[in-house]
Amino acid sequence: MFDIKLVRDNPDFVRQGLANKNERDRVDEILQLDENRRKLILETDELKARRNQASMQVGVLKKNGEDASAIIAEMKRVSDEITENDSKLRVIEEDLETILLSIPNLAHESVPVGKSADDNVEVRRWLPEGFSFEKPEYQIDHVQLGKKLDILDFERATKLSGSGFPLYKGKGATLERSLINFMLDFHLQHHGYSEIFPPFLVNKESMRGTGQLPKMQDDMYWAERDGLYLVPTAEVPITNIHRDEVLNEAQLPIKYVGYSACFRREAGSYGKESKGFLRVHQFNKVEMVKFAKPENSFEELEGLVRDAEDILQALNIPYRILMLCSGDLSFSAAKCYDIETWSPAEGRWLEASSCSNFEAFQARRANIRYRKEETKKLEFIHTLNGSGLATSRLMVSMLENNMTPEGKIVVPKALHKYTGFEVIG
RNA sequence: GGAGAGGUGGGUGAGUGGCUGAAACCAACGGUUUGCUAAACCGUCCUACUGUGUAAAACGGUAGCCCGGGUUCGAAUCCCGGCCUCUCCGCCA
Repeated sequence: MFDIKLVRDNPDFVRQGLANKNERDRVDEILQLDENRRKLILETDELKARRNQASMQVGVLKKNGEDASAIIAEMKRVSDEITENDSKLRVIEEDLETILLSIPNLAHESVPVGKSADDNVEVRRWLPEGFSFEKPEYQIDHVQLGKKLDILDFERATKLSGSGFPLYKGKGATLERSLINFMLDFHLQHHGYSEIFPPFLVNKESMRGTGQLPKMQDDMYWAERDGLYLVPTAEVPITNIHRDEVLNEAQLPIKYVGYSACFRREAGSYGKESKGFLRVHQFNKVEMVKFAKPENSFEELEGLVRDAEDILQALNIPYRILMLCSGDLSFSAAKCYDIETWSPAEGRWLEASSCSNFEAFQARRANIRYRKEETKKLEFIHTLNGSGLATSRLMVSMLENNMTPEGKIVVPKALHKYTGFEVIG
């Protein structure tokens, strides 16, 4: 949720920030509502104070057997006025909340200002020994590979669920499962996370808490009868674990890692990019979530990115890190690094991870606070999350980069103990 | 799905419609006492919004006893609707 105080205290800063994010400027609207709200509160609170006093008098008078009808008659009028004011106030506050819930987080000062993905900045890249961008003659894409080796069956999957729902078979299924287990174990053993296995259906409050609602409503699967949404990412259930809680400063940062299947309707995005794994409605992802103190959340973000990178290096997959520009940041993020892996067949980079710091944006929505030892005050915590990683795009790069001239797949060494085989085909 | 019980502050748990932010106890924190620890005693001990105001503070008002309505001059307390938890029964992986 956008911080009303920031708008109140620093409207021009907010205006600029919204412009940097290609966002409509609603500052004046907010200020106007805020002013009306406060005026009304002041007025109504005074009436209520009067009523409280009078009610006390009535009590005393009645106890002494005296007549209180004059006060009661007057207070009846006052109460009516209060009721009226309260309903006006409710309308104003609803309007205000609607606006504040729909305004995205502002970019952090370290984020480059830019309009679109073209303005993202490559921070670094990592390439395996002997890697070349040159596409080998024998190279075929992951869809063809999957078919030829009978490990992926996109055609039959359509029969089951429609397009965009992958079906893994045989060693392909084993490979997928191994990848998930490998990533979870890696983060647990080397990066100090604790493991979560979250529910895959969550309620509206959870979706609003992390910022998917209201904006992404149409991109989510909605089980209407039960009022539940299929999770688009484990970020939602894992972050909401601490919704409406006060955390101890001493236990921070809290670091969770968890797997979930992820469900996205991807409404209106069919097109050339939707082949095979490139855009799917269901995919698997291992997600890292951190609850951090505000003063070091940006350091925690750097660590988060490194944790994801470690996986890719262990798997020997070429990748690059992008810092997203202000205009390309997602709704809730203040700063975000995308990790993209190389696809030889596509001849381009594919987004396999997104690591973001949301600052207090989600915490305000989900009401996640901590008690600061120094001041004894409650403050909103900073939340972060990053994919570590999504298997679908990763699988594309892994299959294609490990293809031999004979059309086999060499399984990365790190996965051998999970798969029980070293070659597919 | 059926029947019943219940939802009060960090916890346990009181609360005849009026002076109840809410007894008491526990926990926590500060202090006194004290060779040390403990005990005892005293004190502090919710949050949000809002106003005056400050370097920080401080002080005042309003609201909050699961949520939302209603009755009333006045609701934790009465009424209606909903949600959730627990127990038993049924169904089922």
